[in-house]
Amino acid sequence: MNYSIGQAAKKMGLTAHTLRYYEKEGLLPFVKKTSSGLRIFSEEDIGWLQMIECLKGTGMPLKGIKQYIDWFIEGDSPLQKRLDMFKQQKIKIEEQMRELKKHMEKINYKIAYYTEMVENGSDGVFERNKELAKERARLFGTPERK
Amino acid sequence: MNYSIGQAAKKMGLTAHTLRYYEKEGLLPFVKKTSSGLRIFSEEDIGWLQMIECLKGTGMPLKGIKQYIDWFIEGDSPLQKRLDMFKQQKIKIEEQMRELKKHMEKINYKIAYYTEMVENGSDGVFERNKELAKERARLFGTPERK
DNA sequence: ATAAATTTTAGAGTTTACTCTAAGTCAAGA
DNA sequence: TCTTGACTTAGAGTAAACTCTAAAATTTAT
Repeated sequence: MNYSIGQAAKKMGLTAHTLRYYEKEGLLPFVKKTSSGLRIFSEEDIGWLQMIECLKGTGMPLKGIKQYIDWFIEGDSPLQKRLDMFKQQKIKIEEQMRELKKHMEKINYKIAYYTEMVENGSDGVFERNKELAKERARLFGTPERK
Repeated sequence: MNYSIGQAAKKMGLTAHTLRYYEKEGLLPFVKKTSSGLRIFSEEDIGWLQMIECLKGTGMPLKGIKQYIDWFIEGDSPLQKRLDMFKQQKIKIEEQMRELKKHMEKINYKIAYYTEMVENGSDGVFERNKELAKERARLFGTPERK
């Protein structure tokens, strides 16, 4: 199945502008055109876009994604490079997951803290809730009150 | 313990430029200055910076972080707002984690695919590895070969 | 006391990833 | 055929988050 730029954009949740921009940046080297110049997005092109979204979603900048695509175009020889890139990316995602978990802990502490505050008034939270105080110490290292 | 801007920057893994920029954007309203104008970062300011880094790390733009800080400055009344913001942020983090996991699956597939390719040559991977083919179908929906 | 390092300010410049405009071309329905 | 909507291009504009510059002041080390 083929798509016009508008249809492809809708399918991917992007704008047509963005797709043209990606093409200009060399991220969509396989998109064909009609004799009159209209872009035709094939199912395969949609696959590329999904890959792009995946790498983008893990924080890879467009230049890095282009690198991957360029390696792909170069043919079979830099196979190892592509594999290495994905392995690298995997490590980055694992790092991100650890980061997110750490952040989540802090957010959870804040939620517990503010919930306590909203329920019991804003004073003496740490006097009344030793658990929260301990959690705070663990997360932030220093106590909030002298 | 107090820190100069350079020490604070080093401690946080940011540049002094960035700290001044944050201050200009209203993200560091509690940083004091000496009579001659040098900034003094207190332990509490470091705590704010850690909070900023935490929210930044979960994708909140600086303006959103400023909003939180402004609510804080306003005093106790918008307590519920702050709580709601953290709950919102928690939902966002959970979303991000799901996204990351989905991306991770795709990356893992690519790693399996390229590993197979590097080990066995680049042809007929799907003929030889039905498991990989099934995984691909699950992740991407469409087969790579007609 | 003096040299070197750090900090100050205002403001300009950069990068990334879009986002939009204008003027024109193309395609599909009434 | 006419009109409406989608598409084309080159290029300008935008927003976020830095990042850097320059000249002056301050602090620290010798």
